[in-house]
Amino acid sequence: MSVVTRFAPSPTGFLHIGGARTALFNWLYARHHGGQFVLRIEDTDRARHSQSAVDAITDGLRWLGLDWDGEATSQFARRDAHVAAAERLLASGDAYPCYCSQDELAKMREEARAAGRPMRYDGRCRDRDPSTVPAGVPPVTRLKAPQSGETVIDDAVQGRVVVRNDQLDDMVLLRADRTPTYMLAVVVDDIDMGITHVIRGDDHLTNAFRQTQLFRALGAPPPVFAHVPLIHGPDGAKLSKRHGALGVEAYRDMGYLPETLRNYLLRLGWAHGDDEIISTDQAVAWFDLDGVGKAPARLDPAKLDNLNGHYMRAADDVALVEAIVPQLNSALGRTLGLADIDRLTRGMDGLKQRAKTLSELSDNAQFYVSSLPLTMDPKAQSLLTDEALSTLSRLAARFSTLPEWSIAALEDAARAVAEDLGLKLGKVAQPLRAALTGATVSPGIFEVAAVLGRDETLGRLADAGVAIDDALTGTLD
RNA sequence: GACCCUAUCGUCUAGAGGCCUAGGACAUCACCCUUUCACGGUGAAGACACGGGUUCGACUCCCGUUGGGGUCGCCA
Repeated sequence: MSVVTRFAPSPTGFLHIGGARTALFNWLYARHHGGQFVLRIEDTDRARHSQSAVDAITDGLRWLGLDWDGEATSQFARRDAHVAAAERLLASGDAYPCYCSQDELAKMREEARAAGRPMRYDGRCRDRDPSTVPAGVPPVTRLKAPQSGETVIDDAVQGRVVVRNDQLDDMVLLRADRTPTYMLAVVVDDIDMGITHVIRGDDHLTNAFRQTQLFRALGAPPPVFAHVPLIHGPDGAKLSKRHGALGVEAYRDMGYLPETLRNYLLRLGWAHGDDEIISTDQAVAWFDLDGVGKAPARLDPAKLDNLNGHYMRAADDVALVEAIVPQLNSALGRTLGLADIDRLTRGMDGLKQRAKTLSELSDNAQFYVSSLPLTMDPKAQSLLTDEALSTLSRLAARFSTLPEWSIAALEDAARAVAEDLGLKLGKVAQPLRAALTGATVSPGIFEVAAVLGRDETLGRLADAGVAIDDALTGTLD
């Protein structure tokens, strides 16, 4: 039997990080088995439904690179099938109308709690005497669930989980207004869509028991369930907006790469021996359900950063430049030109070694395309003493006559100046860095100068207050 | 409250009864590399929650305690 998995988010907000992991696991499982991965929007609650939320979810999935098979299904659009299923159960006597009011139900729960019993509907309308049916009250439809025995789930992650049927109550299938509930819709859709494996958050484990009963009542074998533990925040508490319950687009905006998220989310609760860096191809080849851990995992921003650094270093230079251009444009208030792009591209290798996120990369890259005068970091400014400026003046003289403008030649020139003056190389290199970048930290400074080119390098030195011999600068090539 | 799940370094995890002197990764610290910062390299510190069993032998199996989580809607 071919595997069919599904991701079934309710469109209430964005694709949060936990949902993204659930989607990833479903996607990986389907791809691993050469099966189908479908997307179903659980929008039975029309009041909460919004198209922008649906878009946020599909955009998030696309950005993550999780492609689904076929068109996304709207659960709301399938309501007729849900109602028909409920009616079949009504007709066969597997479901019944319930006239209990909300007040009655609340009272029932209160009493059950007080008595130390599970807070569940007691089934009082099951065999209600028709003469006691209140007039004018539209009933809900409830499943006539088994009252004795037990329901068993052989969960692919949690193992065999058993619950006594007297702990479960008769769930509502159709609301008083005849609209289907989530429970009904999910089961009917999973049957009709041929879902073989339901991989979802741990919070649905107890739902799985009642859904199993519904599958049976509907005469369909339940799918394989796999309930994966929820993700917690760094403090061990439930994920909140404060730390990680952000949409994946927030991670994108913070400058994380989709491959980073895929790798990180995969390793959160799943392992393949000692492997840490796992490509998506490897993940598809290796992924399995019994490798999924059973305990909730905490999000670790430091590890995410580290992984992102790895994927940035491995990323293509041109792609990275493209990724940071919009940020740079808005930071600079102008549109970068071809010369800027060229400079960034040549400087990217040194730049990408030093950043954890695209945002950081953009910040660090800015000096390459800044116009003069450079914004000086106070620490950089303090490096440009009179003595340093005169050192740089000697260096500039050598730079202007350098027959070859290469990293090695530039470094040789700096070393020669340092030697002439009896200085350590750092005494030459650091002021040079300050003058060229406006900062005390940057990629290798000779690499920077090489990328900048002779004119720009000398221009920046002059702008920083370095005396340049006019006769020499006049002979620049 | 009832029911269910869960428990290895700070964090993510490896570990399927002897391979464990409990391994890796991130983070931390030290040293090396070095013009800065990173990267990289070497090394250090750091965990089987607790208590009972089972067994010749438990991180691994069972029970309990404690801690963490989840669910108990005419929400999804």
